[in-house]
Amino acid sequence: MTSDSFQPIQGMSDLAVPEIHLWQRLEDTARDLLSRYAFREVRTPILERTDVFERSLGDTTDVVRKEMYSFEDRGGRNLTLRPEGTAGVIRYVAGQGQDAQEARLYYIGPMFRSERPQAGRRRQFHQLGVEAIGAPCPAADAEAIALQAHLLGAWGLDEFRMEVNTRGLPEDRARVADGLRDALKTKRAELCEDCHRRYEENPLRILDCKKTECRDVVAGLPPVTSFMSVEARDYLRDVLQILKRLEIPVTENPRLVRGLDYYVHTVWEVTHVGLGAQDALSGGGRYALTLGNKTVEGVGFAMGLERVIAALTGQGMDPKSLAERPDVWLVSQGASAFDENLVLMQTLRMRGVSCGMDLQGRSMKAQMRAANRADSRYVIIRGEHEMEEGTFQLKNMEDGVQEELDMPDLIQRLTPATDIAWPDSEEKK
RNA sequence: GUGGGUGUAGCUCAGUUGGUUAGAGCGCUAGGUUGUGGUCCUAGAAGUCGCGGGUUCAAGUCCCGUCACUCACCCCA
Repeated sequence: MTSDSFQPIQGMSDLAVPEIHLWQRLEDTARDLLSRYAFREVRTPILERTDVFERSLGDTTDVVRKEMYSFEDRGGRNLTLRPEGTAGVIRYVAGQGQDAQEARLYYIGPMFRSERPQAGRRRQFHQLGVEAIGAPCPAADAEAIALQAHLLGAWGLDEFRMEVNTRGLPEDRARVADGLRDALKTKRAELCEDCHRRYEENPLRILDCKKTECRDVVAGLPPVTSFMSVEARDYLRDVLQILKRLEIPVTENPRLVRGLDYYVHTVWEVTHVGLGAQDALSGGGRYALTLGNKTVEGVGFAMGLERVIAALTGQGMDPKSLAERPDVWLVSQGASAFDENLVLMQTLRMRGVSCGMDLQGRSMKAQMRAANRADSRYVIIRGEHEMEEGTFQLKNMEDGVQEELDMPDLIQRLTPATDIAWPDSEEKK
C-alpha cells in the first residue's frame, strides 16, 4: 500500500535491509583504502551558511540558482543543506590556517539537491568525496585519479570509463568561450534549441550536448585546449604522463565538461555503461576556491554512492549475499529450558558468538522455521530431556546432522577462535 | 521548472464491452508430524482497488481534479 504517511518525502529514501549490507561494505572498504592513501576523515555539518555555497560553486550554476534547499533559521540566518561536499571542507580547511596547508581529507555523507528525481538522481543522495589540499602540481592530480580508480576496483566495479580533460587556468575560461563562439559562428543554425541558448550562456556546454545534430557540429571543432595557454596544456600533458607510468587507464576527452565554477586545470569523470541517463559515477578535478580573503587550492573528486550501488547490483552483485548469518539459534521446549536459553544466549554473545532465539515462547516448529529464516548455521535445542541430563542438542542446519553434547563440548564447537577464553566455571544455574 | 508512463493484499501482478460477496503466485500464521527447519499437502489472516469529486440503477473499470511513484529533458554525483 502506498500510504502517504509512511512515505519519506519526495526523492529521499530509507536505506535498509537488504541494500544496507552493500552500503556498509562499500564504506568499510573505502575507509580502509583511504587510510592506506593517508587520507583522514572529516565530518563537516550538513548545514552551512548559504554564502559558503554561493561563493564557492559560483552563483550562476544551476546547483546554486535553483537546486538548493535553503531557508532562514530563527535567528534570520540564511542556511542551506549542503548540495555537495567540497565547499564545506574548504571552509573548514581555510579556518585551520597553516596547519591545514597540506590536508588530505575525505568525507562520506548525504547531500541535498531539490531536483526532479529520476534513475540515479535523488534529492537526498550520498557522496564519498576526497580532497587533497595544497600541492598544486600534476602529481597530486594523478594521485587522486589513481586513488579513484583503485577505489572503484576495490569495490568490484567492472566496466567503468575514466575520462580526463582540462579546464585550463581561470583566465583561459573567457578565451575558450570566445574561441568556441567564434568557431561556431557560421554553424549556429545547425545547433539544437538548447544549444542556441548555450551559445550565449555557456558555449562549453554545447560540447556535451547529446543531440546528434550538435554532435556532428562539435566533431568538427578544434579541441578546447587549442584556445588555452601553454601552461594549461603542459599541465594536462604532465598529468597524463604520470598516469601512464602508474598504469592507470584513462581516456583523454577534449569535450568533457564539468559544471561547477571552481574547477581549474585537470577535470575528470567516471561513467558506467549500465546506468541509464545519469551514467556518471563520479566527477572530480582541481580547484581554486576563495573564501573570505583566503584562496584554497586542491584536487578532489566525489562519487555518487547510489550510482555506484546501482552499477554493482546491475553487475549482478546481490546485497542479500552480504548479510551476516547468526552462528546459532537457540530453540527451547518448556519454560525452564526457555529461561536457561535466555541466559545461555547472553553468555554466548558475551563470548563473541552471534546468536538469537524466539522470545515469544512459540512452538518448536515455529522456532525452527525462525532459525531457518535467519539462516543460522547451528541450532541448539533444549527440552525436558536435555534439562534433566544437562546436555544440548547441537544441530548443523546445513547437513541436518545433530549430536548431543555436554557444556564443555558445546563450547568447544561454537568458539572457533582459540583465543576466546571460556571460564571452566561456566555453570548452569 | 517541463513532458511521458504507472498507482488493486507485505511483494510481483491478473481483473473481460461498467454488472452480485475483488483474485493468483510469493511471503506471513497455524495444522498435517503434541521434540526438529529448508521439500510437500491443508487451512487461515491480510485490500478505505492512491485520495477527492462527478456520470450511472450500478464504478477497480468511464470523466475531472489531486497526490505519490517512475522514466526522460534542463542540469548534475
